[in-house]
Amino acid sequence: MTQPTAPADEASQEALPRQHRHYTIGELARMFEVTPRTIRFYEQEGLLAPRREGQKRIYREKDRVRLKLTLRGKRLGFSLAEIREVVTMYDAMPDGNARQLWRLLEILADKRDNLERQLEDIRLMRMEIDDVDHRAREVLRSLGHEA
Amino acid sequence: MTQPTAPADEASQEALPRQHRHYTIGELARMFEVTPRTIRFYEQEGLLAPRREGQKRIYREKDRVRLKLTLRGKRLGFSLAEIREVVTMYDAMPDGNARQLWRLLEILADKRDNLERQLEDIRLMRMEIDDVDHRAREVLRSLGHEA
DNA sequence: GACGAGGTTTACGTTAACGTAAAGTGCTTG
DNA sequence: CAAGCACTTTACGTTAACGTAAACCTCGTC
Repeated sequence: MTQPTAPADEASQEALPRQHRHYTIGELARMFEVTPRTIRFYEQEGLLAPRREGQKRIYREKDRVRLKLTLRGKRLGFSLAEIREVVTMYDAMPDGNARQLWRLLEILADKRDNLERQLEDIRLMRMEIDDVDHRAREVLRSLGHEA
Repeated sequence: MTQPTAPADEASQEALPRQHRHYTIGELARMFEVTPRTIRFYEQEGLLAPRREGQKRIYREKDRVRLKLTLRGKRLGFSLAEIREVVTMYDAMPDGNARQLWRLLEILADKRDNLERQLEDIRLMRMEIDDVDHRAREVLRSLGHEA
Protein backbone atom coordinates (compact mmCIF):
# COMPACT_ATOMS: atom_id res chain seq x y z
CA MET A 1 0.00 0.00 0.00
CA THR A 2 0.90 3.56 -0.52
CA GLN A 3 -1.16 4.55 2.44
CA PRO A 4 -0.15 3.62 5.95
CA THR A 5 -1.22 0.07 6.43
CA ALA A 6 -3.87 0.95 8.90
CA PRO A 7 -2.64 0.43 12.46
CA ALA A 8 -4.81 0.67 15.52
CA ASP A 9 -5.48 4.38 15.08
CA GLU A 10 -7.28 4.44 18.37
CA ALA A 11 -4.36 3.70 20.65
CA SER A 12 -5.48 1.28 23.28
CA GLN A 13 -4.89 3.84 26.00
CA GLU A 14 -5.32 3.08 29.65
CA ALA A 15 -8.69 4.19 30.84
CA LEU A 16 -7.22 7.46 32.00
CA PRO A 17 -9.41 10.48 31.70
CA ARG A 18 -8.07 11.38 28.28
CA GLN A 19 -9.06 14.95 28.80
CA HIS A 20 -6.31 17.44 29.54
CA ARG A 21 -3.50 14.97 29.15
CA HIS A 22 -0.54 15.96 27.11
CA TYR A 23 1.87 13.95 25.11
CA THR A 24 5.44 14.05 23.92
CA ILE A 25 6.23 13.54 20.29
CA GLY A 26 7.51 10.05 20.99
CA GLU A 27 4.32 9.04 22.74
CA LEU A 28 2.17 10.19 19.87
CA ALA A 29 4.48 8.49 17.42
CA ARG A 30 4.14 5.16 19.18
CA MET A 31 0.39 5.58 19.56
CA PHE A 32 -0.17 5.96 15.86
CA GLU A 33 2.78 3.95 14.65
CA VAL A 34 4.43 6.76 12.79
CA THR A 35 7.87 8.30 13.27
CA PRO A 36 8.51 11.57 15.09
CA ARG A 37 9.79 12.86 11.78
CA THR A 38 6.34 12.42 10.31
CA ILE A 39 4.75 14.37 13.12
CA ARG A 40 7.24 17.21 12.78
CA PHE A 41 6.62 17.20 9.07
CA TYR A 42 2.90 17.59 9.58
CA GLU A 43 3.59 20.53 11.84
CA GLN A 44 5.78 22.10 9.21
CA GLU A 45 2.93 21.63 6.76
CA GLY A 46 0.59 23.50 9.05
CA LEU A 47 -1.44 20.55 10.26
CA LEU A 48 -0.33 20.63 13.86
CA ALA A 49 0.71 23.43 16.16
CA PRO A 50 1.84 22.04 19.48
CA ARG A 51 2.84 24.21 22.40
CA ARG A 52 6.44 24.44 23.43
CA GLU A 53 7.81 23.80 26.86
CA GLY A 54 11.25 25.22 26.51
CA GLN A 55 12.42 23.53 23.38
CA LYS A 56 10.21 20.50 23.50
CA ARG A 57 6.90 20.07 21.76
CA ILE A 58 3.91 19.43 23.94
CA TYR A 59 0.86 17.93 22.30
CA ARG A 60 -2.56 18.35 23.80
CA GLU A 61 -5.74 16.45 23.27
CA LYS A 62 -6.69 18.59 20.33
CA ASP A 63 -3.44 17.87 18.59
CA ARG A 64 -3.90 14.15 19.06
CA VAL A 65 -7.32 14.33 17.43
CA ARG A 66 -5.97 16.32 14.52
CA LEU A 67 -3.25 13.81 14.00
CA LYS A 68 -5.80 11.03 14.08
CA LEU A 69 -7.96 12.76 11.50
CA THR A 70 -4.95 13.50 9.36
CA LEU A 71 -3.89 9.87 9.26
CA ARG A 72 -7.40 8.77 8.50
CA GLY A 73 -7.55 11.22 5.65
CA LYS A 74 -4.28 9.88 4.35
CA ARG A 75 -5.56 6.33 4.37
CA LEU A 76 -8.41 7.53 2.22
CA GLY A 77 -5.99 9.03 -0.24
CA PHE A 78 -6.31 12.70 0.58
CA SER A 79 -3.19 14.80 0.26
CA LEU A 80 -1.86 16.74 3.21
CA ALA A 81 -2.74 19.95 1.41
CA GLU A 82 -6.38 18.94 1.16
CA ILE A 83 -6.52 17.85 4.73
CA ARG A 84 -4.99 21.12 5.84
CA GLU A 85 -7.52 23.08 3.85
CA VAL A 86 -10.43 21.51 5.66
CA VAL A 87 -8.86 21.42 9.08
CA THR A 88 -7.72 25.01 9.12
CA MET A 89 -11.03 26.23 7.77
CA TYR A 90 -12.73 24.31 10.49
CA ASP A 91 -10.68 26.09 13.10
CA ALA A 92 -11.33 29.45 11.52
CA MET A 93 -15.05 28.75 11.40
CA PRO A 94 -16.48 30.61 14.39
CA ASP A 95 -15.25 33.95 13.12
CA GLY A 96 -15.03 33.00 9.51
CA ASN A 97 -16.64 35.23 6.91
CA ALA A 98 -19.43 33.98 4.70
CA ARG A 99 -17.24 33.52 1.60
CA GLN A 100 -14.98 31.22 3.52
CA LEU A 101 -17.88 29.25 4.90
CA TRP A 102 -19.43 28.72 1.51
CA ARG A 103 -16.09 27.63 0.24
CA LEU A 104 -15.92 25.17 3.12
CA LEU A 105 -19.31 23.73 2.25
CA GLU A 106 -18.13 23.34 -1.31
CA ILE A 107 -15.07 21.43 -0.23
CA LEU A 108 -17.10 19.22 2.04
CA ALA A 109 -19.53 18.34 -0.72
CA ASP A 110 -16.58 17.49 -2.86
CA LYS A 111 -15.09 15.20 -0.25
CA ARG A 112 -18.42 13.53 0.17
CA ASP A 113 -18.68 12.83 -3.53
CA ASN A 114 -15.27 11.38 -3.35
CA LEU A 115 -16.21 9.07 -0.52
CA GLU A 116 -19.26 7.85 -2.38
CA ARG A 117 -17.11 7.12 -5.37
CA GLN A 118 -14.75 5.18 -3.17
CA LEU A 119 -17.57 3.19 -1.70
CA GLU A 120 -18.57 2.10 -5.16
CA ASP A 121 -14.98 1.30 -6.03
CA ILE A 122 -14.69 -0.81 -2.92
CA ARG A 123 -17.88 -2.66 -3.74
CA LEU A 124 -16.64 -3.47 -7.23
CA MET A 125 -13.17 -4.40 -6.14
CA ARG A 126 -14.57 -6.68 -3.48
CA MET A 127 -16.52 -8.58 -6.07
CA GLU A 128 -13.48 -8.93 -8.26
CA ILE A 129 -11.37 -10.10 -5.37
CA ASP A 130 -13.98 -12.66 -4.43
CA ASP A 131 -14.03 -13.84 -7.98
CA VAL A 132 -10.27 -14.26 -8.20
CA ASP A 133 -10.32 -15.93 -4.81
CA HIS A 134 -12.86 -18.47 -6.00
CA ARG A 135 -10.94 -19.28 -9.13
CA ALA A 136 -7.73 -19.70 -7.20
CA ARG A 137 -9.39 -22.11 -4.77
CA GLU A 138 -10.82 -24.06 -7.67
CA VAL A 139 -7.42 -24.53 -9.20
CA LEU A 140 -6.00 -25.53 -5.83
CA ARG A 141 -8.75 -28.12 -5.37
CA SER A 142 -8.04 -29.54 -8.78
CA LEU A 143 -4.46 -29.91 -7.64
CA GLY A 144 -5.53 -32.05 -4.73
CA HIS A 145 -4.90 -29.56 -1.95
CA GLU A 146 -7.65 -28.74 0.43
CA ALA A 147 -8.48 -25.09 0.42
CA MET B 1 -6.67 14.48 -4.09
CA THR B 2 -3.65 12.39 -4.63
CA GLN B 3 -5.74 9.88 -6.47
CA PRO B 4 -7.29 10.65 -9.79
CA THR B 5 -10.40 12.59 -9.07
CA ALA B 6 -12.69 9.86 -10.25
CA PRO B 7 -13.87 10.44 -13.79
CA ALA B 8 -16.47 8.37 -15.47
CA ASP B 9 -14.36 5.21 -15.52
CA GLU B 10 -17.02 3.49 -17.55
CA ALA B 11 -16.70 5.43 -20.73
CA SER B 12 -20.13 6.12 -22.06
CA GLN B 13 -19.43 4.10 -25.16
CA GLU B 14 -21.88 3.74 -27.95
CA ALA B 15 -23.81 0.51 -27.64
CA LEU B 16 -21.39 -1.16 -29.98
CA PRO B 17 -20.69 -4.79 -29.29
CA ARG B 18 -17.69 -4.02 -27.11
CA GLN B 19 -16.26 -7.43 -27.80
CA HIS B 20 -13.32 -7.66 -30.17
CA ARG B 21 -12.96 -3.97 -30.67
CA HIS B 22 -9.54 -2.48 -30.42
CA TYR B 23 -8.38 0.93 -29.41
CA THR B 24 -5.55 3.33 -29.99
CA ILE B 25 -3.71 4.84 -27.08
CA GLY B 26 -5.44 8.14 -27.60
CA GLU B 27 -8.87 6.59 -27.50
CA LEU B 28 -8.16 4.83 -24.25
CA ALA B 29 -6.67 7.99 -22.84
CA ARG B 30 -9.81 9.97 -23.60
CA MET B 31 -12.05 7.20 -22.30
CA PHE B 32 -10.46 7.21 -18.89
CA GLU B 33 -9.33 10.81 -18.82
CA VAL B 34 -5.67 10.08 -18.47
CA THR B 35 -2.78 11.02 -20.75
CA PRO B 36 -1.15 8.66 -23.22
CA ARG B 37 2.01 9.06 -21.18
CA THR B 38 0.25 7.44 -18.24
CA ILE B 39 -0.79 4.48 -20.33
CA ARG B 40 2.70 4.01 -21.69
CA PHE B 41 4.03 4.25 -18.19
CA TYR B 42 1.71 1.50 -17.02
CA GLU B 43 2.96 -0.66 -19.83
CA GLN B 44 6.54 0.01 -18.82
CA GLU B 45 5.58 -1.04 -15.30
CA GLY B 46 4.27 -4.32 -16.59
CA LEU B 47 0.58 -3.60 -16.16
CA LEU B 48 -0.34 -3.57 -19.82
CA ALA B 49 1.02 -5.42 -22.83
CA PRO B 50 -0.69 -4.22 -26.01
CA ARG B 51 -0.04 -5.71 -29.41
CA ARG B 52 1.87 -3.77 -31.99
CA GLU B 53 0.73 -2.99 -35.46
CA GLY B 54 3.91 -1.80 -37.05
CA GLN B 55 5.03 0.75 -34.53
CA LYS B 56 1.68 1.60 -33.04
CA ARG B 57 0.19 0.09 -29.93
CA ILE B 58 -3.10 -1.70 -30.34
CA TYR B 59 -5.20 -2.24 -27.25
CA ARG B 60 -7.74 -4.99 -27.04
CA GLU B 61 -10.69 -5.50 -24.77
CA LYS B 62 -8.57 -7.23 -22.16
CA ASP B 63 -6.21 -4.28 -22.00
CA ARG B 64 -9.08 -1.90 -21.52
CA VAL B 65 -10.32 -3.92 -18.58
CA ARG B 66 -6.89 -4.06 -17.02
CA LEU B 67 -6.55 -0.32 -17.33
CA LYS B 68 -9.93 0.13 -15.72
CA LEU B 69 -8.98 -2.11 -12.82
CA THR B 70 -5.66 -0.38 -12.46
CA LEU B 71 -7.24 3.04 -12.19
CA ARG B 72 -9.79 1.77 -9.73
CA GLY B 73 -7.01 0.33 -7.62
CA LYS B 74 -5.23 3.65 -7.74
CA ARG B 75 -8.28 5.50 -6.53
CA LEU B 76 -8.31 3.15 -3.57
CA GLY B 77 -4.72 3.98 -2.79
CA PHE B 78 -2.98 0.89 -4.05
CA SER B 79 0.44 1.33 -5.57
CA LEU B 80 1.14 0.22 -9.10
CA ALA B 81 3.45 -2.45 -7.71
CA GLU B 82 0.64 -3.95 -5.66
CA ILE B 83 -1.78 -3.85 -8.52
CA ARG B 84 0.73 -5.52 -10.77
CA GLU B 85 1.30 -8.26 -8.23
CA VAL B 86 -2.33 -9.24 -8.21
CA VAL B 87 -2.99 -8.78 -11.89
CA THR B 88 -0.02 -10.78 -13.09
CA MET B 89 -0.70 -13.57 -10.63
CA TYR B 90 -4.23 -13.66 -11.85
CA ASP B 91 -3.02 -14.16 -15.39
CA ALA B 92 -0.58 -16.86 -14.33
CA MET B 93 -3.30 -18.64 -12.38
CA PRO B 94 -4.38 -21.49 -14.64
CA ASP B 95 -0.91 -23.02 -14.72
CA GLY B 96 0.29 -21.49 -11.48
CA ASN B 97 1.85 -23.75 -8.89
CA ALA B 98 0.34 -24.16 -5.45
CA ARG B 99 2.82 -21.88 -3.68
CA GLN B 100 1.90 -19.04 -5.98
CA LEU B 101 -1.78 -19.65 -5.53
CA TRP B 102 -1.54 -19.65 -1.76
CA ARG B 103 0.44 -16.48 -1.98
CA LEU B 104 -2.31 -15.03 -4.13
CA LEU B 105 -4.94 -15.94 -1.56
CA GLU B 106 -2.81 -14.27 1.08
CA ILE B 107 -2.61 -11.09 -0.92
CA LEU B 108 -6.32 -11.09 -1.57
CA ALA B 109 -7.11 -11.51 2.11
CA ASP B 110 -4.82 -8.60 2.77
CA LYS B 111 -6.53 -6.39 0.24
CA ARG B 112 -9.88 -7.32 1.67
CA ASP B 113 -8.78 -6.31 5.15
CA ASN B 114 -7.65 -3.08 3.69
CA LEU B 115 -10.98 -2.44 2.06
CA GLU B 116 -12.81 -3.13 5.31
CA ARG B 117 -10.57 -0.67 7.06
CA GLN B 118 -11.32 1.89 4.42
CA LEU B 119 -15.03 1.33 4.77
CA GLU B 120 -14.77 2.13 8.44
CA ASP B 121 -12.63 5.17 7.70
CA ILE B 122 -15.21 6.38 5.24
CA ARG B 123 -17.98 5.92 7.74
CA LEU B 124 -16.14 7.94 10.36
CA MET B 125 -15.06 10.64 7.98
CA ARG B 126 -18.59 10.98 6.70
CA MET B 127 -19.82 11.64 10.19
CA GLU B 128 -17.15 14.23 10.76
CA ILE B 129 -17.88 15.94 7.49
CA ASP B 130 -21.57 16.03 8.31
CA ASP B 131 -20.72 17.53 11.65
CA VAL B 132 -18.55 20.26 10.19
CA ASP B 133 -21.18 20.90 7.55
CA HIS B 134 -23.84 21.40 10.20
CA ARG B 135 -21.72 23.79 12.18
CA ALA B 136 -20.85 25.80 9.12
CA ARG B 137 -24.52 26.13 8.18
CA GLU B 138 -25.31 27.18 11.72
CA VAL B 139 -22.79 29.98 11.56
CA LEU B 140 -24.09 31.02 8.17
CA ARG B 141 -27.65 31.14 9.48
CA SER B 142 -26.56 33.26 12.39
CA LEU B 143 -25.06 35.62 9.82
CA GLY B 144 -28.40 36.01 8.18
CA HIS B 145 -27.72 34.08 5.00
CA GLU B 146 -29.98 31.31 4.01
CA ALA B 147 -28.20 27.99 3.69
C1' DG C 1 4.62 18.21 -51.38
C1' DA C 2 3.64 20.67 -47.37
C1' DC C 3 1.07 20.07 -43.29
C1' DG C 4 -1.48 18.76 -39.35
C1' DA C 5 -3.02 15.08 -36.34
C1' DG C 6 -1.91 11.32 -34.40
C1' DG C 7 1.55 8.08 -33.04
C1' DT C 8 6.70 6.77 -31.42
C1' DT C 9 11.30 6.82 -28.36
C1' DT C 10 14.55 8.93 -25.17
C1' DA C 11 15.56 11.48 -21.47
C1' DC C 12 15.55 14.81 -18.07
C1' DG C 13 12.31 17.41 -14.61
C1' DT C 14 8.94 17.62 -10.85
C1' DT C 15 6.14 16.90 -6.64
C1' DA C 16 4.65 14.84 -2.29
C1' DA C 17 5.86 12.74 1.78
C1' DC C 18 8.67 11.52 4.21
C1' DG C 19 13.84 8.91 5.46
C1' DT C 20 18.26 9.51 7.19
C1' DA C 21 22.32 11.43 9.00
C1' DA C 22 24.87 14.84 11.68
C1' DA C 23 25.39 17.66 15.50
C1' DG C 24 23.64 19.73 19.48
C1' DT C 25 20.56 20.25 24.16
C1' DG C 26 18.89 18.59 28.63
C1' DC C 27 17.67 15.27 32.24
C1' DT C 28 18.51 11.39 35.33
C1' DT C 29 20.85 7.46 36.67
C1' DG C 30 24.71 4.38 37.81
C1' DC D 1 30.69 13.04 35.77
C1' DA D 2 29.97 10.01 32.06
C1' DA D 3 26.54 7.55 29.71
C1' DG D 4 22.27 7.09 27.81
C1' DC D 5 17.92 8.45 26.36
C1' DA D 6 14.65 11.52 24.35
C1' DC D 7 14.30 15.50 22.32
C1' DT D 8 15.85 19.39 18.99
C1' DT D 9 17.38 21.70 14.21
C1' DT D 10 19.37 21.57 9.60
C1' DA D 11 19.92 19.63 5.46
C1' DC D 12 20.49 16.50 1.92
C1' DG D 13 18.54 11.90 -0.09
C1' DT D 14 14.86 8.93 -1.88
C1' DT D 15 10.73 6.91 -4.16
C1' DA D 16 6.53 6.74 -6.93
C1' DA D 17 4.09 8.38 -10.64
C1' DC D 18 3.93 10.67 -13.84
C1' DG D 19 4.93 15.70 -16.79
C1' DT D 20 7.33 17.82 -20.36
C1' DA D 21 10.28 18.55 -24.14
C1' DA D 22 12.75 17.24 -28.31
C1' DA D 23 13.13 14.79 -32.40
C1' DC D 24 11.36 11.49 -35.21
C1' DC D 25 7.70 8.48 -38.28
C1' DT D 26 3.35 8.00 -41.08
C1' DC D 27 -0.77 8.82 -42.55
C1' DG D 28 -4.76 11.34 -45.09
C1' DT D 29 -5.72 15.62 -47.42
C1' DC D 30 -5.56 20.22 -49.23
